[in-house]
Amino acid sequence: MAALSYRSEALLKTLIERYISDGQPVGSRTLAKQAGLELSPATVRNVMADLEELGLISSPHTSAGRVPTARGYRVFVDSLIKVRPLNVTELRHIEGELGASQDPQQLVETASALLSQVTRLAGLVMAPKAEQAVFRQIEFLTLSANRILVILITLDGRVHNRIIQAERAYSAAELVEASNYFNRAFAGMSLTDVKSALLAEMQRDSEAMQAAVRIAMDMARGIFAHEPGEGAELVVKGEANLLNIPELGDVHKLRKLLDAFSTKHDLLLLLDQCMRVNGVQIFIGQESGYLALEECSVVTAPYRVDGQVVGTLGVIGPTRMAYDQVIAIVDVTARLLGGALSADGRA
Amino acid sequence: MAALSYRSEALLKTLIERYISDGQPVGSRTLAKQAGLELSPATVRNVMADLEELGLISSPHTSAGRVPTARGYRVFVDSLIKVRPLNVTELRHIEGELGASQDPQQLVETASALLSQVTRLAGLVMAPKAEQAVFRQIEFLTLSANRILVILITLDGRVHNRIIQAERAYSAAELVEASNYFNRAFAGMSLTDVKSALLAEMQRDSEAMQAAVRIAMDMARGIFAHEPGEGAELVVKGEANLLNIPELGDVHKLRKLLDAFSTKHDLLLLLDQCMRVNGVQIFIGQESGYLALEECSVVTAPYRVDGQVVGTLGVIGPTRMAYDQVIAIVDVTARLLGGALSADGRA
DNA sequence: TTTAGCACTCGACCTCAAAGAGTGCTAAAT
DNA sequence: ATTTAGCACTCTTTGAGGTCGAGTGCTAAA
Repeated sequence: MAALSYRSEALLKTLIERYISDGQPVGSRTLAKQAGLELSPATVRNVMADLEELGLISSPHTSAGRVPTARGYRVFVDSLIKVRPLNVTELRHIEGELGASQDPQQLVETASALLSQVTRLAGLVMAPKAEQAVFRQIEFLTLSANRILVILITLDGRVHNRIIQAERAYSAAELVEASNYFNRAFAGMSLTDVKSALLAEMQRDSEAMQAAVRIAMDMARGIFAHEPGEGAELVVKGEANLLNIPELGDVHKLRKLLDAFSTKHDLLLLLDQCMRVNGVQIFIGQESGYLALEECSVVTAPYRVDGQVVGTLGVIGPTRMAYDQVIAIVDVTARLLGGALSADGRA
Repeated sequence: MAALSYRSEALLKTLIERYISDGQPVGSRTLAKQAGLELSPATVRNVMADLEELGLISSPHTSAGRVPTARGYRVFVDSLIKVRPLNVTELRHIEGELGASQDPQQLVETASALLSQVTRLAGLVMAPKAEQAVFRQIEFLTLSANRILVILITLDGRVHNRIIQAERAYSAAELVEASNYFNRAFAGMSLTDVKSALLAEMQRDSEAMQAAVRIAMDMARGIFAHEPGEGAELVVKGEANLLNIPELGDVHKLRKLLDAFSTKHDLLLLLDQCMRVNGVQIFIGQESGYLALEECSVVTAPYRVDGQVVGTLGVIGPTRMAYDQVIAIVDVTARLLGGALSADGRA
């Protein structure tokens, strides 16, 4: 796209800012006054016509002003926006809340609640992926003849548990032996590595295997029989904030959105993509590729524990949102959550 | 209240049924036809006037028909309604879903999802109260110097974990000893009993206590430092269903309702009350005593594990709901969830 | 006690006109 | 070559006025 003249940019910027702040289509008269350039409405109208031709703004009908299009917002966030750093009170607030707990599960919840609270949008946090967590300890407990409760503890202090249906009944002694084997062989490995180590083990001649190992293999089948993506967990908070936004007044769209929240599948996919990208990322309108998010924007950032990206968080709201603030909030929250999780497990 | 004549009852019943099924105020003409009594609209009008005087129905404005009031619904569900048993397909469906898992946490989620799915309202399940669960085993794990991960497993196969801040650092050996003490002393007791046993223990001369016991006491302080009511966990599903109901078209009310869902506090209180009552219970409109539930009704039923009431479940929806079906669904789901949870932990 | 008849009320819906906002185009001004 | 004033035009919003239909309450007759 050809570079915009300084004037076009300035006008586009003010138009979008104005529209974000009061939600009304912006007319040439208003814009001329607001922009601070000494221009007449007529001149502004010419520029607006150009911007419309470029697909950056559009007009709901003849006698309304102009509103930004998705492409307009794109240009805005890419090159026009000036991110506004959080004020100290807010920062303190977030720090305080995230410092209050040390339970990683709790922290993830808190972070999501914070995001929704501070931005007044819906908060999303994808919990650290289980596969990346480091194996620490495993326990097997017999619930009934063939049903065994497996408790897997990872280094970050998270506890994962599931019930598996065993092929045959195991004695308590057998289970102790099996868990000993696990704990000895895999401590300190990431779960992904544990998985592949187990797989490799199974390839070998099973005749030669010790009983304990064989039982462990049996268990493993049950434990790691996750569907892909199921290892991730999504925490959504503040859905109710989306009720306020008039763009979604259309009940049908809102419904689709809330359904997406309860399914979580699509959102997880989206957040998962963001893990591979560095820093804050923004999806405007259809850019996310999911229909349910049509009128929405998603602002995300990955968060790191000990330098390693382990998850993503963000917010979701109407395309018309205060990007300058939201970007800062998401960014800061990602850092602080990462920090809080890193502090865990150490002194 | 004076007993209603047969005719009044019949007309009230038909009026409410009609209103529930199509949501429009019901006029005398329609009602006369529908009721099956050979009455003229004029007669029906007289009866309606009486019912209005009794506060059972009311008219939105002069030239609309009548709609039931909360009191009207009350009479309806108390003495007029004929509960309609589920059809076989639905029953099979619920049985199937609740039979598929054995994980109690999972079962609670499923039950809530089922309730919302089948009734097309919002489903609520209050998970079995932790205090009533039976102690089975406890494990202590050092996360860092003073931070200890406590994993508490109850007989029903649920895993509760929390991180506590210890007063001083404990060695691994000390922790093993402490957990041994716990497991030996408390296996098979309900958590409430464990709590009071611990309290009693603390009363005694602490000089005489063994080191292990003293440490265990220390732990206990952290573990059982729940606020009352926090032991309970509420699972809400299908909030999105509430978007469809025109009575809540008023965005403001809907907002309050969704906020109540995320706070969960009031709802827990309400469900908690229901544990003490036998069978299905219905709160219509303001009867629940919570403002946020103004235009809503809540239908609940406690569920039992081994004859013991351990939790409550139900649905929440507009006062205008198909009570005859909803009651049956809630009732059945409570039984089946109880059954599924009871089957757990045994052969 | 029930019913037919009737006047009356009130919301839903339509149309019409006026007002207001904002545009695009043209022609003059810089 | 830009910029601007002027103006005709378009389209939404608002409110007034009017009709229609649904449903009521009352009265008087059955």
